[in-house]
Amino acid sequence: MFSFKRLFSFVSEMRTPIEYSEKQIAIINAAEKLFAEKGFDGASVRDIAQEADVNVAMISYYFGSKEKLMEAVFEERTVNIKLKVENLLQDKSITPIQKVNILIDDYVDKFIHQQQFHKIMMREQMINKHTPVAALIHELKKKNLESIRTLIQEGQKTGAFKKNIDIVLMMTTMVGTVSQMLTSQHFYRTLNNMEHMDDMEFQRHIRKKLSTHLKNLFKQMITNE
Amino acid sequence: MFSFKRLFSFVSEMRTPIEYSEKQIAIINAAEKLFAEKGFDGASVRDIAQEADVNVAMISYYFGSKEKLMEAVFEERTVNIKLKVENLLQDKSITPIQKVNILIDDYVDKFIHQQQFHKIMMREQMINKHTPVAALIHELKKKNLESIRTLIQEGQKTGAFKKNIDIVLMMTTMVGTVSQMLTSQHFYRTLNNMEHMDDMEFQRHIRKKLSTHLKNLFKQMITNE
DNA sequence: TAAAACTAAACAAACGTTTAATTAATTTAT
DNA sequence: ATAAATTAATTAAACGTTTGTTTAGTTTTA
Repeated sequence: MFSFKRLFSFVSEMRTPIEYSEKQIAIINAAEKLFAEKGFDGASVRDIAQEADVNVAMISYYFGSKEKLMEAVFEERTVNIKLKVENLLQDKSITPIQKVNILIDDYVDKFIHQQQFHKIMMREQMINKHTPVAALIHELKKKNLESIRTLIQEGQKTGAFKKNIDIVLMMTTMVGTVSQMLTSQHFYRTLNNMEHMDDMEFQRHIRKKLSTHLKNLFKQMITNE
Repeated sequence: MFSFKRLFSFVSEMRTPIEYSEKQIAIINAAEKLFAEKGFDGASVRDIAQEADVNVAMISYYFGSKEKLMEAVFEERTVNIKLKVENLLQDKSITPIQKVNILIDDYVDKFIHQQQFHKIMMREQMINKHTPVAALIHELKKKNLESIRTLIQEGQKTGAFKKNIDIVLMMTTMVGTVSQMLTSQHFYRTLNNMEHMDDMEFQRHIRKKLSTHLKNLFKQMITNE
């Protein structure tokens, strides 16, 4: 009576994606969906197993525990979540303000395309416990912030940007606005009489709305008029 | 074997506060704290009872169920949560932009002073179910929005404000920025080397920060330069 | 034929809620 | 005013479910 349990670690530097089987992926997808909908405690392992069309025991078998399954969801979904600032920074053909705009679009896109996972992240940040998942989020945010800081400093050197920019506060507005839109999108939809739209169309709409809105806000925050 | 159970209803027009006993208030306070910390499913009735220093059975006895206790928390905390726009609107001695600024301060204050409850509200909005609590939030948001819409329209009539203002998007940025600050205040604190500050001082700091920041953003969004 | 994948059943612990009994407070009757 | 009667408040224990996890066995794969 032996059982094979997949081992993985939370190494953030040069993390390599883990190759999961079809069933394992089905479990991770189901977990992501239900954790996003009902929260970690609200979603039972039996719920998840049923959603993934898999025996309950498979969750412990493959992931060890419910907690570890959550970590696997994070591991899987954060592999390529980093903003594409690295390449952006070296590009001399585009202006700093254009780079910032690209970054905004990149962030909004990532958010829209990973709504479920971002809901989970928002919930986990609220809990404020010292879990591996919390550490991962913290690290992720810190890295994103550093990248943006470099980008802003570049703009400041050329004189295109203001001197005193509160980058954390600025990011708070970006992340907050997009999160709030995600959280209250049903409210936004009914209020603007957009129930007739199909989901894809509506997603495109708020994507464009957020992008334009944030670009305007950022322009005001970082440039000298 | 009879038991007295307090009845209350979710009438939003002219809601009258319910007079709770000391123990009932203790339960509501404990519930608010633990629901905010761990979420509805994460906080058990035994946790809550212990925090309130009360027998577990008292929760069912006074409130009927855990679900109803949550409703009682909402009932209790939303009684005087409406923004003070009504009186503000009639005041002719202050300009529309001043009114908007007062409103921002009012909102930030309410948020800062009711952080636990706002965490609960954020969580409940994410769930997106058709519960009494969700209906209450929806109604609350709608009313706040209508008040602000009136205020904005007043400014537009005098020519002080722009014509095309997306009020919902504007509110999304206000609520989102403040919520995000609440969610990630620990992150903000460590990043700005403010761990040495005591909590009260830090609260004052982010209150001022948010206030100034939002006023700048709003000015840009609603005025003609 | 050995290892891995998979299953139904069982596990103990925790869950929200109810019960049955007791104590405390309030009302009614004398 | 005091005793009796009634109602409310409070408790420990038990209720039946559901929880996450493990076991022991079976099927599948290599």
